Amino acid sequence: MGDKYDRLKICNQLCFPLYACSKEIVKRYKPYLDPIDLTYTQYITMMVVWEEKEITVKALGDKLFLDSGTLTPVLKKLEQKGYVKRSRSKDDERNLIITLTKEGEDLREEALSIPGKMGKCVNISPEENKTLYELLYKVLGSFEEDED
Amino acid sequence: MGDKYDRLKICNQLCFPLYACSKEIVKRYKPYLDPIDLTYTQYITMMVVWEEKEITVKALGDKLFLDSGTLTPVLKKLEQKGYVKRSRSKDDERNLIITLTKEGEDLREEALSIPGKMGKCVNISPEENKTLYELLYKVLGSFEEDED
DNA sequence: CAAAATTAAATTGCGTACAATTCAATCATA
DNA sequence: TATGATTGAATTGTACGCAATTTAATTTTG
Repeated sequence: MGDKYDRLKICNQLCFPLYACSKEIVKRYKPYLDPIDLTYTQYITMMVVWEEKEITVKALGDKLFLDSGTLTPVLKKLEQKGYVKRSRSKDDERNLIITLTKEGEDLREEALSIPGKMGKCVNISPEENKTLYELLYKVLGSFEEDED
Repeated sequence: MGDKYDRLKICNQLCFPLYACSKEIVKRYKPYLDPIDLTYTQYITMMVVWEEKEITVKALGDKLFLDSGTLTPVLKKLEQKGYVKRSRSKDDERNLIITLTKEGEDLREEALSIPGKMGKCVNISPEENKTLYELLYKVLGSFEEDED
């Protein structure tokens, strides 16, 4: 009953629900991120800075799967808002070190309620959540393997 | 061993691997889409047009989870390349009808090999693929429910 | 040690995404 | 049936996201 074009149907793609789901979830962060004046990209960047306190743009990019073309303007914006400091490494002037400021530290408290609120917004069971999480990391992992 | 900030860790988010995975897969389409001069957004748009032959921008947006702000320039580009025609509906002048052209039809043949090539690039088993697919649509479905 | 290669950020240019607004067409209803 | 509400696209403005290039610092090697 299927013709040769079936595999080109949108409903037969894995990438499409991934793409759509990602966008829809990011969109749903907005109401929770607006009050603390962060975009989604700025939020995940702050998440890493909150954990590391100090990190290079390179390391940040590796963790977030983002390059300097994306990160440079994001980090300049975060510096402008006072949440991070940008300074060259003394060891190697090529490296830009991102440091968490006091204001950035304070913002962490305000962000603390966001994961819980978002969790409620994704209507799947804890087991399904875990399965989804693991499969996504499996795919991501398989990508990192075949990078020369 | 965990502190109150654990839930703000990037590794404890479901959204992050979703966001990263989506971007990485889209990036991996590029080598296959470049030869037929389509971007990923143009490709998924063409997928729907190939299936429907004729569809309004509204319906296209509902299927792709994209609004007119994104679709208008994409469709103008596809028209410019000769793959679709844009014309107002006679029934209701508010509706813009997207129609597949002969060139667009021909492009379908060239795109036929892409899903197979991409499939090989995602290193998970068919069962895992199915599970992932279903979970993603479950999340997407739960989003559509709570839209007023 | 000097030239060549590599590396990390920044820059440039293009194409999304999406919120918010505008505009024109159609619909609902008083 | 006039008019207020709704609808579908387009427009505007902001923020990514990434390929490709540039620049400066460091490392490799001849």
